[in-house]
Amino acid sequence: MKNNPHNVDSAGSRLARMVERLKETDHRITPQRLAILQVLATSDGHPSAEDIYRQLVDHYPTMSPATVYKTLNLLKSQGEVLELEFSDLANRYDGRKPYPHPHVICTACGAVVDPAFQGLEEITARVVAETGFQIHTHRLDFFGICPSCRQQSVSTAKPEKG
Amino acid sequence: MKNNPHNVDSAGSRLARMVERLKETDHRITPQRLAILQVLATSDGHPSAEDIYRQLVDHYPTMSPATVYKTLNLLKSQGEVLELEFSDLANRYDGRKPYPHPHVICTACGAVVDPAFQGLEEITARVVAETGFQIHTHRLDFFGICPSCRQQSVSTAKPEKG
DNA sequence: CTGTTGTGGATAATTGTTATCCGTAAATAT
DNA sequence: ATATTTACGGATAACAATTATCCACAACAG
Repeated sequence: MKNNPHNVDSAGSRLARMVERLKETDHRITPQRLAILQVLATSDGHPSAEDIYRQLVDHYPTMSPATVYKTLNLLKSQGEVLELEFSDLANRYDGRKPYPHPHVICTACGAVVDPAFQGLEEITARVVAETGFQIHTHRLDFFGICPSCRQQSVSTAKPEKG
Repeated sequence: MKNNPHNVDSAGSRLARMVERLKETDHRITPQRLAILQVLATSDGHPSAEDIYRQLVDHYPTMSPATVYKTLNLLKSQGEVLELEFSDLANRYDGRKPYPHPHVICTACGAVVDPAFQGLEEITARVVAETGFQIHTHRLDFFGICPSCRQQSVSTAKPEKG
């Protein structure tokens, strides 16, 4: 199990792994960093940098957005967090499954969820064969409306005249 | 053929389609707009807004980046151009295949190419069944190094000592 | 011809993120 | 312990792609 990168690790093992990785590379485990790691290891909602900051600033009054960004970039460079980039809204971060996997994104409320479906390996191989690219990573996003937002739009919609 | 949205139309028919669409919706076909449409209909390299602007400013000295953005957003709202968003670099636009399709992106030179591979329909259906989302669109990107950049990095790399 | 609307272009504003700078805390050596 | 070096955190400024604002002007309607 430990050697299967495509299983979701428990929050505890993810945290331990990230801490270990920082230690190995001679980075200090400061209170601020540890707090950010904990949020990443326990969040399944793909938080933004601002989400992380707001979640921590009450308990760590000196926490700064810059520190959150710095830590996220550090983890990113070590492959310990997956960054989902968006041009029109804040990037989201996944510290629990820091490897490429599909996402389903609600364009109404911004929720990001992981479908169980895996396996773009075969498709990736086809693309490699066809284009000659050396593929390093990929990204597969589905955009739509989540069940909760769908429910709300139904209940707030104008009646259909009947 | 005309009814198959997943075929690449000729540049001419794409241009005609976009012009027709603007007319239908009571938009004027100004020289600036027509020029932008022509670039979009003939480019297969997924240009950025700045690419389009630079390509036109010599022939249309009054062309402004703002006009390019406005026209792109107008076409986007009509579903006549596909926007590929990037958070760390400029967005790219595809006016020839304005429907979701995979892209292969070179992280060295920024080239964006379309692989022949199609068909995320089955996967999309699976995601809908599992998540309950109402899926409107999707995006599938592969990131890597294109053959040309790979060649360059080989020829400029230090010899391996042997 | 006159009033109304739509458009283009210059410019300012926006926003998430990054760079810069400096005081300070931590690690190491002495 | 003390001195020295390094990394770090936090405040602030800078950045860049895109959008909003504003106004002059062209096209169109009456």
